[in-house]
Amino acid sequence: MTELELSIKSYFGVIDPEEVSSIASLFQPELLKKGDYFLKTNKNCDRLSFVQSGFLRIFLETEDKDVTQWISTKGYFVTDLSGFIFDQPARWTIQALTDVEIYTIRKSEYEKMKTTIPRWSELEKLFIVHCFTTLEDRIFSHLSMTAEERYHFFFENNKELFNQVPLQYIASMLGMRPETFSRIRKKQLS
Amino acid sequence: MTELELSIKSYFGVIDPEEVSSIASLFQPELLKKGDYFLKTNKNCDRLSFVQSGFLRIFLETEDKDVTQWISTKGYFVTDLSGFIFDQPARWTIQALTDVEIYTIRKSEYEKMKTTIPRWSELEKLFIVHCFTTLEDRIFSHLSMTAEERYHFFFENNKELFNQVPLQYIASMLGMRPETFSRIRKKQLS
DNA sequence: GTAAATTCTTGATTTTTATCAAGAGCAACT
DNA sequence: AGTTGCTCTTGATAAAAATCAAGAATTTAC
Repeated sequence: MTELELSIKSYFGVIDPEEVSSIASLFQPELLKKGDYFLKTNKNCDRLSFVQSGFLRIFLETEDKDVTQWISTKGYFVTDLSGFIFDQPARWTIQALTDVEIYTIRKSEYEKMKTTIPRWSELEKLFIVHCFTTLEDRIFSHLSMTAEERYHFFFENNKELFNQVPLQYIASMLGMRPETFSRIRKKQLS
Repeated sequence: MTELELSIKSYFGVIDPEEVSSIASLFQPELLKKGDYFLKTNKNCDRLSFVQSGFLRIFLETEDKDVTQWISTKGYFVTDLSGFIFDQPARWTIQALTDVEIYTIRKSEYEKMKTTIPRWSELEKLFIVHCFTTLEDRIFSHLSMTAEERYHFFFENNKELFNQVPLQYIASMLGMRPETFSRIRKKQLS
């Protein structure tokens, strides 16, 4: 099984191998160079991609600062979900932080899965609810944890990220300033 | 059209009246007394309900404090989404803050919609993506706003809530302590 | 209607986090 | 290799928010 197939399997729960390869076959490989934009705010988002390698930053520029909403890593899917599903202008800008390999499915192909894969609607729902639950957890972390607690929690689960992308983006994603991030990090290292 | 039907219509987007009443007919009225639990953490959540009147608090008790995740009001649906969809133990406790009228559909009836309403899977997906987008906005508010900004933003969009439920719960839901909430409120009133 | 319980406010203080400013460390470019 | 940008760190200070404690206001229960 390819990594794409393994991820489809793990994202969508128990699912038979025929279905997995049938879904995987609809994704096409693409390469992004560091700095390339996968998507820009207000543009149309007609693709859903699986990250095979590299890092992508999902963010929004406000008057006074950039806000990093998330960093997508190997094994995750990346898209502007509401834009992709509702054909609305994208909420987020998505940019490659490193060279990136992705597997992409276009909206038109995506629509076909409904008919070619009988269980697709059900799998798709489970996928989206899973994403929903992840966001619920993130909100909870902002309601119940300090910056330092969020740092530690995130660090424990994403160690590999800390020496591969600019730390300022991780800081933003955790809801703190880079200086605060740096000070927490210093404490932790000693 | 009943309020339930209107809400189904607005939640699920454009949809024909036959479909609306067909969906609405599967919901049964229920009454909750103030203080009643709609759901408790780790229990099975087999219902999705539409709030006709009253307020429900969705929260979690941690060692040191209660964390209010959301307050459901008239016109909203309420459930523990991951518990309901995945048949997993509920993540949240949900309690009536006032007497509450709801319309409820049980999981078993809910499952039937897939077959009786052709477009159901599509509508359901749109519904869940809509919920997802709402949570994205909330995360963004924690990454980019101060407590005071979150207060004002929420106040502008939910004025009615401020004189109908204990303010400490709104404070928690916005990620601040009741004292901070009270001080911001004082500033605003003057 | 009154007592009890809960919720809200306020002040004083501490802790946490942001801001500002400067310099050090690193990486990228030619 | 040297210069130019970024990025990260550090210190000093300011602002924001939490904590603690007490009392006022409101709601609930009998």
